[in-house]
Amino acid sequence: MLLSSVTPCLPSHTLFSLNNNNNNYLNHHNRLLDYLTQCTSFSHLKQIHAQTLRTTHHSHTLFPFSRILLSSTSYDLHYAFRLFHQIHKPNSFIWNTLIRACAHSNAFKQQAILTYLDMLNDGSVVPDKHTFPFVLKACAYLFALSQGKQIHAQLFKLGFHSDVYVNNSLIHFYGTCGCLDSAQDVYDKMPERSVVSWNVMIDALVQLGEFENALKLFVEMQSSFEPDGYSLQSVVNACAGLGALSLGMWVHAYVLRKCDSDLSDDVLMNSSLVDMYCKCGSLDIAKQVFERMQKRDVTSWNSMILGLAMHGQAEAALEYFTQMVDEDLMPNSVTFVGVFSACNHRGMVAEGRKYFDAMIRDYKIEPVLEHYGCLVDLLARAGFIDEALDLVSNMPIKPDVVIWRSLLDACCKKNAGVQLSEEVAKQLIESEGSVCSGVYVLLSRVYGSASKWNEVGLVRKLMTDKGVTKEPGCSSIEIDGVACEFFAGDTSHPQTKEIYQFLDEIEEKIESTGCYIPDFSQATLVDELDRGKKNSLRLHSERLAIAFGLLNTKPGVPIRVFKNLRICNDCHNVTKLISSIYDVEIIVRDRARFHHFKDGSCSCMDYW
DNA sequence: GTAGGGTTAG
Repeated sequence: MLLSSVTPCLPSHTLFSLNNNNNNYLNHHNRLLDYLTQCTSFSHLKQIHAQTLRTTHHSHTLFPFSRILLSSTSYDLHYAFRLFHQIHKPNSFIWNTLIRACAHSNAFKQQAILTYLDMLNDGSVVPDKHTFPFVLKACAYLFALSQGKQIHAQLFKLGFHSDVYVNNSLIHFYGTCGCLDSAQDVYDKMPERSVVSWNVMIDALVQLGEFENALKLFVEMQSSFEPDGYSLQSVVNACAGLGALSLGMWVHAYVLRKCDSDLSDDVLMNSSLVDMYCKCGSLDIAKQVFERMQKRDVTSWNSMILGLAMHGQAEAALEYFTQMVDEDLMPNSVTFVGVFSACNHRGMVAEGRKYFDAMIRDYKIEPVLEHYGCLVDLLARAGFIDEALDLVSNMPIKPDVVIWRSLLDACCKKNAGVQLSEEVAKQLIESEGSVCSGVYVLLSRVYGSASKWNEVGLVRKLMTDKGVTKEPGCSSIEIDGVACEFFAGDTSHPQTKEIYQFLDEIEEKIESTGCYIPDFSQATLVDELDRGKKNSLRLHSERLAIAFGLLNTKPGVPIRVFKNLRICNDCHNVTKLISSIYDVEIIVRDRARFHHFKDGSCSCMDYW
């Protein structure tokens, strides 16, 4: 078939009647480039390929086929590989092109590394400075740490360890694989850095939860480079992790001020901002940013749905889900994590089951560990512990620590009995890579609530013998843009005296309401049992942070507290009362979700 | 023709 009969936009004369005249040859090259630029479909490309085969002289094959190979990688990598194998002595550009295409494709990532190895074994070309960024990208996304390390050694031997692009890729690779030290080492030893070097290092810190160090590096960066969209987005993510609302708002303002860029319309940036505002407790601003977005993709919706779920607004989260589907956006795996999380925080068991079935049946999404995790937690915490256990034993994925801990937590909360709790605890200990205090704390609570004090003692001894210490409770609060951290029983703050005096005042007022009965059921510190119980509860870190907040905040301004652990029953009761006595809104982000305390009640409706 | 980006259970 003549090309012109299916692609009228192209001239009807023969495309590539190449001969040995050099000028002609160049003209044909340019014409081929033109056609490839206009090529809009795979079938069109195949026609150009067929035509090239018919008209190309053997001595000039490399150029046209490498260009066609380059174009074909965006359609069909199998086809690209077939073309590749027909090319005699491909040069490094062609190898790199193929490796890059594999690294960018979901299904061929492993092939990127294999192709790189083929390139080494082939022996007729040497990897160049372009090869490494591509193959390291594939290693990063495959978490192929040992292969990446070998590649690092090879590039070192070949003398590419001073190349800024190669080093940036190495930092990204090590960061993605969780090797912060190696990433830092590469970064430190770089002879020169670009803005990307700073960005990838900052992002590695953010990815690994080193938010404060990420922010420090961001500040440092500004003496050498002006931050770009990538830097700002990493900072927004760090703010989300830290709950640093003021800084997050500052970055948002900076983004809006940067008129020379399209950053304020950028889907990725706006989705991060939505996520940041949700995680910093400002759901209203998150919604505003979301509503004003010119373009939204699945991730934007996911950020909003997850944010609403985190704040306990299950109905709204499910409405957003419906709206998203109505707008013909296909939900993905993460969307359903948000949906289940929403159901979970409201105890909506029937809906959770319904959406789980719909996800598999209607949306053809295979459940992953996170989905099972949500569902197990939803069922167990709502009291369907047997059903949750059934699900765990029948699911096709090996349950992890989080799932067993959810179950043990539910056993504990629902008084599921010592025997069952012990069984779950055993599974938890077996699945745990490192020794963690959570299981012992929960077990001691199980024994405590069954008045098995000998066992409580045994658990405590076990903790001492194994050197297990409980993660200390820590709450932070931001006043005038400055974050203050409080540990349980902290006396290090300059305002300590005032804080403790104020705690006495709060306690008197709370007791005078007659509504307060101390709740020791979750006295999480085993050593709290040794101390005056009431005293230890009131020294929980969130109480100190709230007292500090009340002392230093103008009336009417909400108090925002971030806690590393889950809020205990007693602190929850007390905070409700404080919100009513002092007529203040208190927003607490604990390890799992937000609690908005106002007028004596909490947005979680006491289900958490 | 080169590098880097967002959302994932409790």
